[in-house]
Amino acid sequence: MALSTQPYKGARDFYPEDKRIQKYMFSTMRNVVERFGYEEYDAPVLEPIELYLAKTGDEIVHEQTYVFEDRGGRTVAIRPEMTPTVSRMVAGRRQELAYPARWYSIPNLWRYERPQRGRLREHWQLNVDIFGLDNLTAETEVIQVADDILRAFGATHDMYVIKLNSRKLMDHIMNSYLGVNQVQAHTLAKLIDRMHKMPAEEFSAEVDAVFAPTQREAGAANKLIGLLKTKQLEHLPEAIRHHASVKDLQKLLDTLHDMHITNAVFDMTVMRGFDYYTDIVFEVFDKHPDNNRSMFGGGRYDGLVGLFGVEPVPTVGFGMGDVTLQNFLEGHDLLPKLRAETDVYVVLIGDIYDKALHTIRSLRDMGANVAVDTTGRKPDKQIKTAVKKGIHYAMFIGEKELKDEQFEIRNLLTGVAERHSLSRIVSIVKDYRIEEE
RNA sequence: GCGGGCGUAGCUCAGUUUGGUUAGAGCGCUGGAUUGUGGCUCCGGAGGCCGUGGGUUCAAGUCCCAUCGUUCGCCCCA
Repeated sequence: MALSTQPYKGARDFYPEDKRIQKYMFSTMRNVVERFGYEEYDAPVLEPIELYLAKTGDEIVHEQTYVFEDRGGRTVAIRPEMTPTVSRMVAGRRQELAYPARWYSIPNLWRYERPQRGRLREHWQLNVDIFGLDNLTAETEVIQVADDILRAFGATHDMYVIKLNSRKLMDHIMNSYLGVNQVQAHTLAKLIDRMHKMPAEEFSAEVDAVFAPTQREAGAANKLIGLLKTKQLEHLPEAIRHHASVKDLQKLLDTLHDMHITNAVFDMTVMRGFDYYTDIVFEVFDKHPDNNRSMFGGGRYDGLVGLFGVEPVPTVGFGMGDVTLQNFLEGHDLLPKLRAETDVYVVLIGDIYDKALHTIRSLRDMGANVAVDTTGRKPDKQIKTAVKKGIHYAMFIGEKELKDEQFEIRNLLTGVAERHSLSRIVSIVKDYRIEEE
């Protein structure tokens, strides 16, 4: 039986044209986060399973993580997310770090699940975290970073919306306003998360079923459903409006709007799956009709570092996956035509490879990226190869060119050909490279 | 883990309903059209265990079962 040429289920091969897109996305991300002063870190793909058991706890560990036993009998997981790892790293050097610590990484992550649109088993995720700030400046900055990244790709504010909510607010509503117990609160949270996926009647029926008879008589379900329709913080009931979390949300929204991030809104249905969030959470939604869903999100998780037995470190961060991002960029037609890394394709005319070697060496010494066609084929075939590779310039070397040291360089997009000296050719080629950047 | 759609040339697909000679098309690839210059045109060529395994039949790309892959949705999550 022949070996399959397909990549492993839910994982992707990156052929050069695919890798070029990924490189473009990653470098755009890096440019933005580094502009905000974030430093890149990395860590092993493998972690002991305990790292995940300690926090996430539920399905993501037991059913959606790649786990195996190593030769020493240790149970090892392939990381499904970066947050536990980065928390571990911060905890490990908690005393010596310079706070606030602004860190980022673009790790490769694995989850064992059924692949579907926007969700594969393997993906890459930009992780941006700021450690050591227990005030709203952290949230403000991190959301600005997220917004700047999308805008660096050419996105405009009509293409996405940034939804904000607060875990503290939701806790307050559950405990004080609705008076439900922890189990009920958890069930309701999961329900609210799915609210937009079901008909209104079904939602209210399921909500109603969560409450005890006495709560039901008091109209708890209607109370909650009415609350969830609230779009403005000032329209919240008197009993909630003065809670500290509401003031925080309002302050954050005001600041973001002041920074021209006008597509940030309050949305009480944003819950986010992970239990480790402790305060403000946010989620960015694609507004494209074919792809109307959450792209990525994050929030404050002040408790994770403390799990390692050290003093807690307040943290705000988000993760942005490459698959959903690429869907977004493609959906809004934001992916540019990417140039090849090779600047010049040298077309050899006649059997002159040996004589041309020094000329080609000079091109490279002057900083041009040069590929040479050594197939000995006719020029027309060599040119076709250059075009197919997406190389912008073809340079011709034959007896005549070597003799008078003037080489023909052809722009393969426009078809325009000129004759120049080597150094002039290198500067033309480099100018084009800068233009593209 | 659950349910639906789809697997035929490198790609997009026709052919499957009603089993029947050597399985087709377009694009792409490749060679050529007076031996130094792409995209147009013309001529030629390569390339398919019809996803895989089993079953029914005189006969299977076509019918049945299984399996793998892929895709959409659910759970979960983002």
